Amino acid sequence: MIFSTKAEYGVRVMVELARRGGAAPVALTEIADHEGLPLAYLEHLVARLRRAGLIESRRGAHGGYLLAREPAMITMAEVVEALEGRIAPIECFSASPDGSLIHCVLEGDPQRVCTSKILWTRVRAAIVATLEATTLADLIPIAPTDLVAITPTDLIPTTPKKAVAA
Amino acid sequence: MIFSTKAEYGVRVMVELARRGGAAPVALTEIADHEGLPLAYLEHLVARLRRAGLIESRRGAHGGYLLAREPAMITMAEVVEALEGRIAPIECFSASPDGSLIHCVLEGDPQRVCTSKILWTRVRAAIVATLEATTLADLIPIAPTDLVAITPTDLIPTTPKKAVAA
DNA sequence: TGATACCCTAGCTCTCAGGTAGGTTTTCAA
DNA sequence: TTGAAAACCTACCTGAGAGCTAGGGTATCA
Repeated sequence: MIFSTKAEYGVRVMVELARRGGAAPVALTEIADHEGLPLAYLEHLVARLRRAGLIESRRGAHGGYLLAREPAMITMAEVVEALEGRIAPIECFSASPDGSLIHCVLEGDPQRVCTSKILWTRVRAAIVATLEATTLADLIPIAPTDLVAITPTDLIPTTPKKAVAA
Repeated sequence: MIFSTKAEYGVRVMVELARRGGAAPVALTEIADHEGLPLAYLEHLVARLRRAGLIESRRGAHGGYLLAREPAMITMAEVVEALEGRIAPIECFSASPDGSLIHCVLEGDPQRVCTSKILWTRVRAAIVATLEATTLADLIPIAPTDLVAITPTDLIPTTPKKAVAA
């Protein structure tokens, strides 16, 4: 699989928080029950989201979690990266300290670069573009009960909506 | 990481076969030496590529492997799928027997569909589109020794060349 | 002051990526 | 005919890490 359950579960938590509107904090136990996911495991994922500044917490009784921003201001690139770490299609891709440069060097010989670099760079760019073009707001208009009835065309756009505009 | 070394190594093997022109079969030992990869492991990957009809083999002395088609007729989607299996961004995505439909059902309750389905469908579409838009021929014009000098713009296109045209 | 819920660290277990090992079969060339 | 070269096949090993669990500590409310 391409992404682990960290991304899968974490996105579902974010979607749930967005669906609740953000008025009052939502306890993680509620989300865990609703989604059928293990609470103790979700706590780890939620910690990552909080450290990334995507959600805020209220401790104590009647506490819980809230989105730190409006759903439209949260890209899925931020969410997935907070959960999974830096997005890299294969092992040898890494970021330079400033986070911008991608390099790929064969062991022992900095002069040799692996031949398939162009492919993986393109794949990474496509994934990141899609994740950046999709915000949390894009995932909440459809209520869970309606999802059964969505058509394949809703689900499989040739290009993401915002990517077309850009 | 998004793809395992199976995809990484396998693509490098395919690029090497393409670079050799396809006149005579290339022994796997040669490629393993050239790329610095373990021969015994490559044999497993090459078996997948052969079963997928992407390469052909010549047994016996002076044997080796050849591309089954011209590089321009081999998409990286075929290569990666032969090596990694069906491309799915997360666990719950799977293909129906005809290969076309993607569905995602929560355990025990076929009526509930996970809320983040739209996101993963878009991500998958972006990856597949990129892999389909890139052929083996796109990866070979640049000789390995020239790769050191390629510019960031060569490597990080906003969109793949063929995706723009389509 | 007790209940609630976030927060933190440690550790467990099972799978699987990544690789090794050891053979068999086919083909070529001398 | 025979040995070398190389594909082909099956089985196995091993370390790392995904996916959890456990057990506490700490803040906040009624």
